[in-house]
Amino acid sequence: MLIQAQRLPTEARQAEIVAAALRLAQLSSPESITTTDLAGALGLSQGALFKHFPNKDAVWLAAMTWVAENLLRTLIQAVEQGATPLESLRCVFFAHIDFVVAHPGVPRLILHELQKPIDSPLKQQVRALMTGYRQLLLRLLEACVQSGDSPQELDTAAAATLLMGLVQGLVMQAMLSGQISSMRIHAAPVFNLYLHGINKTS
Amino acid sequence: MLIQAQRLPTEARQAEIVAAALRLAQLSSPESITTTDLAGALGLSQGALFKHFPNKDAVWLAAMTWVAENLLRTLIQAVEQGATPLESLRCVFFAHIDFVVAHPGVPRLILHELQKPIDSPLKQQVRALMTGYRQLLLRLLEACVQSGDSPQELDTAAAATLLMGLVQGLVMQAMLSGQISSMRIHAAPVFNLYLHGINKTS
DNA sequence: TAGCATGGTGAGTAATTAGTTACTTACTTA
DNA sequence: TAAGTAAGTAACTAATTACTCACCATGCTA
Repeated sequence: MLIQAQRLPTEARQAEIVAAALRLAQLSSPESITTTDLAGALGLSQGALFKHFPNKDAVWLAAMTWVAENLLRTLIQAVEQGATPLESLRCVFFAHIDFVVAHPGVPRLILHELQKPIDSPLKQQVRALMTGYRQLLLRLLEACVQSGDSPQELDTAAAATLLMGLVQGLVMQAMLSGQISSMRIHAAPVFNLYLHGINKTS
Repeated sequence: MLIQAQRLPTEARQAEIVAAALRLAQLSSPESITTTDLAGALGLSQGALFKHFPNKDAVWLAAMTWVAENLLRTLIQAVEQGATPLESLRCVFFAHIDFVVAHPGVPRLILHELQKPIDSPLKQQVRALMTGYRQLLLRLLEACVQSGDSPQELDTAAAATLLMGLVQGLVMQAMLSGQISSMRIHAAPVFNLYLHGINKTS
């Protein structure tokens, strides 16, 4: 028998498992990540996982909860860093980019769950996150209109969709080129183009 | 024994299998679509699939080939329908939207394959499609600059990324709302915003 | 230091998977 | 019309999956 893995209290081990899940999600889709993969990434036996989570779904639910909390918190902090609504928008955008670069498995997890037709607790969590994000953007965009940075007739709903798509586009291009870190380089010009689109003075 | 399914020549059956695969991809991810699912959707026995494809991967490769051919052909046709480069751009965009609405499983298939780290033939095909699309957009955008519709200093690479992301954003929003058909409604205002971004005269 | 809850192991399990096989049936054509 | 082939079936197979369980080890506390 091999030496036993280091014993950790459930809470700490749960956090480790979630981190490993997100790390593995970078390379393959949640469905194809097996409990054996997960345990192996932690140097644990497969059975040990079930000491901390009742089933596999619970791992992904916990992972998504972690993402929702951390991403939204990061974005809200970013809002406060900008002096004007337009600056806040820029901060939010780059905070999102940085988050994705730091956790490349996240877009995959979100898209994967969002695409499912059944309304699992996990999908509800994803939807809640996306809706929260969208509302944050809408508030900022309305503030841009009020401050006069954006024209009165700006379609804020369309502008929010465009900004969220912008990140998706960068993710996609990063996947094409193969290196996630390239996102940060390409982000700035694309965002400037976006700004030009919603700005009052071109 | 049940009645035998109607006999079809391999080519016709292959086309049916590909169509079924793309149909099923609308509801779940390629990995989770089993050969039994696929055969069931066609009223065939599971073993019959392997009369027409050597393995499961070959089915998805054929599906992706179908997508690449049809999408690129559609987009090239769309280019020719516009009188000016800017009009062509609009035609290409809406042709893409229509294609996605007609085949909602396609974005999932593309994203799924693009995210894989290993360079399978399937992923190569996806990358070829995306690269082809991107170059088509770059040509159009450069033509917009030349015609004077867009400013000389336009970052065409960023503009291409933004347009491709635009579709992604709409797909994501459609998944949030649950109905793919809603894409067409939201597409126009988002595209107008995009045009505002790349236009010379705001 | 004895007792015990917690977290670990490794060897199970039943279900599901892609792919194979032996055999059957329908269509074509010489 | 006889023969060959293409396309079908049902029943396998080996591998993999999520999950369970009996047992073991570790460290805290009475």
